[in-house]
Amino acid sequence: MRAQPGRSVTSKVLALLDAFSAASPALTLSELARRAGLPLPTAYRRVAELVAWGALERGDDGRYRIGLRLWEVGSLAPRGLGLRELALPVLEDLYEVTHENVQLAVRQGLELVFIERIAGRHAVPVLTRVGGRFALHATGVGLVLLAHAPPEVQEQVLAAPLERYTELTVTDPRRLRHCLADVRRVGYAVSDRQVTMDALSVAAPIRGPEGVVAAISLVVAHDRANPVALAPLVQAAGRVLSRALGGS
Amino acid sequence: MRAQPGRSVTSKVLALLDAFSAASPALTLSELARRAGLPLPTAYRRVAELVAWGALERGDDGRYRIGLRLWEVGSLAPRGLGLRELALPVLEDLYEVTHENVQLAVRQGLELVFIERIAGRHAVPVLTRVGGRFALHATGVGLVLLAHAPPEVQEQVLAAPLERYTELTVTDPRRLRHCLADVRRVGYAVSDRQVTMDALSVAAPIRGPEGVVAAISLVVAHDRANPVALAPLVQAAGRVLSRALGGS
DNA sequence: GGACCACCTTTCACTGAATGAAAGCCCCGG
DNA sequence: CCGGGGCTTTCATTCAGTGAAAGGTGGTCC
Repeated sequence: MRAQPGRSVTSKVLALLDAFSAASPALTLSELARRAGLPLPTAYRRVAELVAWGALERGDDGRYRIGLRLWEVGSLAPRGLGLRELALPVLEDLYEVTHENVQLAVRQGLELVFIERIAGRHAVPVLTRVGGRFALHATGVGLVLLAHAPPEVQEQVLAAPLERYTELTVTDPRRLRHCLADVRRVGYAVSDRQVTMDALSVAAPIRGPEGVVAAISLVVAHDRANPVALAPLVQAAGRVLSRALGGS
Repeated sequence: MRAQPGRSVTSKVLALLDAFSAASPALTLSELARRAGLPLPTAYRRVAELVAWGALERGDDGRYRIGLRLWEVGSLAPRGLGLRELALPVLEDLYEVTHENVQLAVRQGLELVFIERIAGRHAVPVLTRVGGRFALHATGVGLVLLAHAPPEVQEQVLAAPLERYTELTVTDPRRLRHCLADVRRVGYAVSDRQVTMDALSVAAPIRGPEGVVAAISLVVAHDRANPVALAPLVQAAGRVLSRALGGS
């Protein structure tokens, strides 16, 4: 056959972009084709067009990478660099005061995406990456975003198995439900060694006109931390940003 | 007719993404179709697929915006957030020392793209935007990037009319050629009121294994500035980053 | 040197995914 | 109630896209 019941061209293009990840930012054509589930000649043609436009770039090593043009377009995402640009001064203030890691994240489906991070040089190292994803049920920002997510999102997260990262990760849906209620009640979230045994994070919501749109957090070494003392700082930063976004 | 000699589907998808810009980050379907030069039903179908994947998002107002997913993918561009993450601590150091605007840019074709900016709160306001483009012949970073660009790029820029931004913008190709030679000789570039009459910028190259890959600059009020005093600071930052990238 | 291998690029005959005109919705304002 | 602007679906048609296969290209090993 010559043109089997295949997928749409658009889905193939998007599958090619999907093939890239933080772990593998540079791929050969064959790897790309395999990851996207496309025959080699098909991948070849689509990739050639993407390179011509600038969505992909071909390095001197012959491997393909995400192109600057795609970064440019992506930077127009209101919830990406847009939010980032607005929040950066506030994050910097918070960093100046605490000299700890500051993080900004939004919810995307059943996960969170880190929009910005200021990595304190003397602070506890964090594993996350700007542009990276993470589960909603363990981190401080995740708990805030989940606690204020639409009910159907909460139910979906609670229904699925909750991955365990440390012995303190809350994996029981009933306990998590109580935690989320606490987060809503006190107005901030504390994740104490629920992601790694080194670190603790304190997070507060950022509200837009339609509700919570993002969360901000401090990540500190768990033995140096006093969550109750940090919470007001994080909450204050959250409120400044909420006001800037027209939230409550 | 039903399927005229049209363009490739891929080019249509990319045209839709291209329709967005910093000036118009939210578009209705009709606007999108018009900007991309597509019939409405065609735009409708492609956009629906892009939304399903997350490349676009549809707001409560019915307008389409660039989606977070595209931002995520774009953040994998080695010359985008990749370079940014590496450079940020150095830019912050430079900001700490000077409390002036710090900018990081790379060349993309015959223009430059701003990768990062630390906007000093008490510094002269700059018009540029992270993710934004600008001509190569006027700014400090532009002069550095142009001076170290391949000869064919330089010739193309010099052959085209050079836009004038202020009365001090160099628009004569012969003079610009001399400026570029100076930049290469002294190892930094000064753009004195060539973009706006308020500001002056001092820029230095960042070298990777294959030559200059980016440029870093300070933008200061022209009446407060002493370019010769600032140059060593900017150059030092450039050298730190060059070393980190395996450049000279 | 030449046989092999891995990867990339082009060709070719074929066909179903994509097409745009047209008609149907839906909501708002007069 | 009608008109208009924007969005969505239908439908007959066809060309852009297809994948198998063959043709480079460059490197490694014997």
